[in-house]
Amino acid sequence: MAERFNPLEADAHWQKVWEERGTFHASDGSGRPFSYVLEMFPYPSGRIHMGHVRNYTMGDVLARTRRMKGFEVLHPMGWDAFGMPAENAAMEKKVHPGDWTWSNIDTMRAQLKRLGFALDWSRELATCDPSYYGHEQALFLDLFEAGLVYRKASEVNWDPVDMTVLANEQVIDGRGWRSGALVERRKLSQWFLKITDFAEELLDGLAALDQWPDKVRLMQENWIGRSRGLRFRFDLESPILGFAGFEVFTTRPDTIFGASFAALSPDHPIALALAEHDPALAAFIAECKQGGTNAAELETAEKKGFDTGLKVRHPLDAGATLPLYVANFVLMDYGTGAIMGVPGHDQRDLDFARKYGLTATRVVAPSPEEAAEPIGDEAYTGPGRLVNSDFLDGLTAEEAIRAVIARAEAESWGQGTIVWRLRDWGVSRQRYWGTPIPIVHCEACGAVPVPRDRLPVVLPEDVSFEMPGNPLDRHPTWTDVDCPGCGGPGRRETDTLDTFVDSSWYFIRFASQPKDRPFDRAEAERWLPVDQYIGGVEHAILHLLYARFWTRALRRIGRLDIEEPFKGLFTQGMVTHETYCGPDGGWLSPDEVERRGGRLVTVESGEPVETGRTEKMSKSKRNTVDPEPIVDQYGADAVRWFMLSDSPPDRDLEWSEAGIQGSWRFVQRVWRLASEEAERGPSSWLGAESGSGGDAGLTRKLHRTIAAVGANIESLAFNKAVANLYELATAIEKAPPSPARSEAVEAMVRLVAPMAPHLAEQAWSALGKEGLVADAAWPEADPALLVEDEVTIAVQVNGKLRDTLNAPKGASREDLEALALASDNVVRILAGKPPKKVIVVPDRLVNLVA
RNA sequence: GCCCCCGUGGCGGAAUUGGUAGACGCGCUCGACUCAAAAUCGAGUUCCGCAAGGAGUGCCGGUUCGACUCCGGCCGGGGGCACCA
Repeated sequence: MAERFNPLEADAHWQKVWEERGTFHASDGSGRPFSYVLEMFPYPSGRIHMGHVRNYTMGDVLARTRRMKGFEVLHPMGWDAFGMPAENAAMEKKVHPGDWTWSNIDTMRAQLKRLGFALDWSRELATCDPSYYGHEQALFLDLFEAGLVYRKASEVNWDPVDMTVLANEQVIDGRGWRSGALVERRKLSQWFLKITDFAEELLDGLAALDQWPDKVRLMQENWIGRSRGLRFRFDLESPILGFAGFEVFTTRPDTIFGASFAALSPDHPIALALAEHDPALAAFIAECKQGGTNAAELETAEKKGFDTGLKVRHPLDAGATLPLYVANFVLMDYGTGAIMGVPGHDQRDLDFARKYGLTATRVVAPSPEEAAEPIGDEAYTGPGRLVNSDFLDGLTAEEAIRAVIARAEAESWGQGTIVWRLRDWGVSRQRYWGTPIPIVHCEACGAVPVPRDRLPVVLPEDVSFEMPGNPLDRHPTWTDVDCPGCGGPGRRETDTLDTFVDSSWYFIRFASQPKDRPFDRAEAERWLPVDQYIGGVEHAILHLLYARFWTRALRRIGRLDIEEPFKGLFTQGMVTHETYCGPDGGWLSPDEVERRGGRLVTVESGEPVETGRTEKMSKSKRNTVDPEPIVDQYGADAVRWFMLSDSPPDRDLEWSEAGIQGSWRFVQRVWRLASEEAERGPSSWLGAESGSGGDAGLTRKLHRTIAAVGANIESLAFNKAVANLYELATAIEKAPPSPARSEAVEAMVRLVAPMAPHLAEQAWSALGKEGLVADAAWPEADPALLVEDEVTIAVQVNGKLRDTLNAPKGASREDLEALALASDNVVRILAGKPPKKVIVVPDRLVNLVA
């Protein structure tokens, strides 16, 4: 009787073998085709969680499968190691952020190794290591010298709790993405990367990313936000304070004859200038700045305006003038910070007009009958033809847009333009634990790059976190340096880079890591782009957009000829778990709860527990399950198998004890098949069967499984590949010993190897196979065996299934029709009447229309 | 408010181009082995019905010989954006 599979021994043994042999080291010179498989690298927060296990298992299955299929696979791992949790730990636990981070990395590295991932650890990197961020500083200077970096005093999102600036992307509903504190607006000098220079190519490039989820492409498209329209000039009736007029932007130039006012943003230069001479306006502007920026307040925020008393000239209606307001709903950082108000066809403008008694003229009508219909409580934004609009009357809205733009350009008071929603990327962070920006400020020379030979600019070790704010700001021995330009007194930039910069190029460094420069161009270009990138959908916009930008920026400055960093992208779902609410109303963790007599109770007191929603595992809901003890109990393979089973990989996976036990059973089942086969040996079937394989049915099943598993893994449908393997296992178990059965067991071990690699190695070795299954070739499906020679034909009457029958594959329509008509059920239902019509789909079905 | 996605057994989910709905797993039921349990193995498991048969992929309608699949309209759930002119 075969022994059970012992994962603890097998895991440790095979992990050691792989490591000693360097099995998963990627080599540049093998001559095999390259494949780069990458999962988003983790932030070293302390311990690996189930989400990591799921993410890295998926990548691992793909990497291992591709290796077996003959690819040279690059599958690296590293650490996104800068960031605020390290500083928070420093403040709370009085440890240095570096010590905290490196010790977390050690823990998590060991946990990842325990799962047996086929990673090339020789390329491991951590972004907090000067040997990484020094090269990042060099790349930053490259971009700086190419004019893609600039500094400007700008109003920023200031997080008063974390005492730092946040990117627009890091402000969620008006609150800091990390602290949750209400964000304030402050003016600071900030470093920016010119991502807007790339808006068009980043948008257009999405079309070619056909191996990305549509959802992510759409999200990026909306984020970049291209709007076509007309930018045109309103002249003031009489110039004031040196201003003769201003520009506005509209996507609806067709409605220009419906304009009944113009409005400036409270931050508009004209508004600010006027306010200096008008205390009432100044007060209004101050009031506008007060309002909260969170979603709920904006939703209900009243449209408010201040009438400047000034008038602007309508560019197409000689003699007509419009009142000029300052309005709270006009944004300074979109378009030109000024608008034309068309109440008839824009809801905000209509709300505003109703409040201030401005006219709302209809200039677009869905039908001629509705041309005279007045505008009610709702602005009309649908399609139609122009009315009340002079030379535009009768044109469709589309035609009118073109006509107005053409006229504006001909008369040079405006021009057709594209406006983007995307803003430049503010990368300054007033934090210690990040990449220092390699700039020295000098009274005489301004902002001077640190010379390349003095990189990296290393973070000082001796810092204190006793006070809030940036410790670098109060570290004179670090900040006070000579200006690299003139030698005079200088001061280091104390801002550090947004950690999204660190993750914008790590995939390049993985592919090529020379000591003296960020990467070797030729080597990096051999591996890139990443063939398959896998990670959470929460990075659908920020990280992925920044990495795309960074790659294109490197291309523009001639450093790397890669357009897109990630050819294939997959966003995996979360790992969820039930939540438990205890008798005192607090959340309970899964190990504080047990089932007694069909009821959930607390382990401690036996009091009843309520089951809450199934949600993403999180510390706050206390519904996390630590992978480590599970791996110790069931072994790496059962955990990996469970991560792949049942749920489609892009959907959420609910962790359950029953699920992991099911996986454990399958691991044992495969082991039983393999070890029994090994014990029996080839002699067992000799003479039992004659003929080549001895079991044609099983051989067919095997080859269909080989094809299906391969295809399903390639398309990342792991749950389907798992189902294929269950079916194969059942088929093998039911088959009597034969050469075909032996062959099927051996092939199944190889098919299982990417998912349950330790089990597969153990089985491979037990079967007496040479070498490692990790190095074995992926089984090949024989195309001849994929086609059935007999098929099941469905027999329908009026589209309802009435019978099934077997027929040879490729049977003629006439034969199938005759077979169907001979069916007892059909004879009974037709009751002697011939069918009116017969539809035959060869090899599939016969439908008789009675 | 705008944009997008998804609704299939008790549960997770399968189902080329429209062609036998419910593969596979979990759970459950019955049985075998066992003094017993665990483990394992076998049979069954969409619903109604003893059965014959009927119904069935969120709801209503349409196209079709035939619809989970295509079209229109609702209802429900989830995600993204946030006064973007």
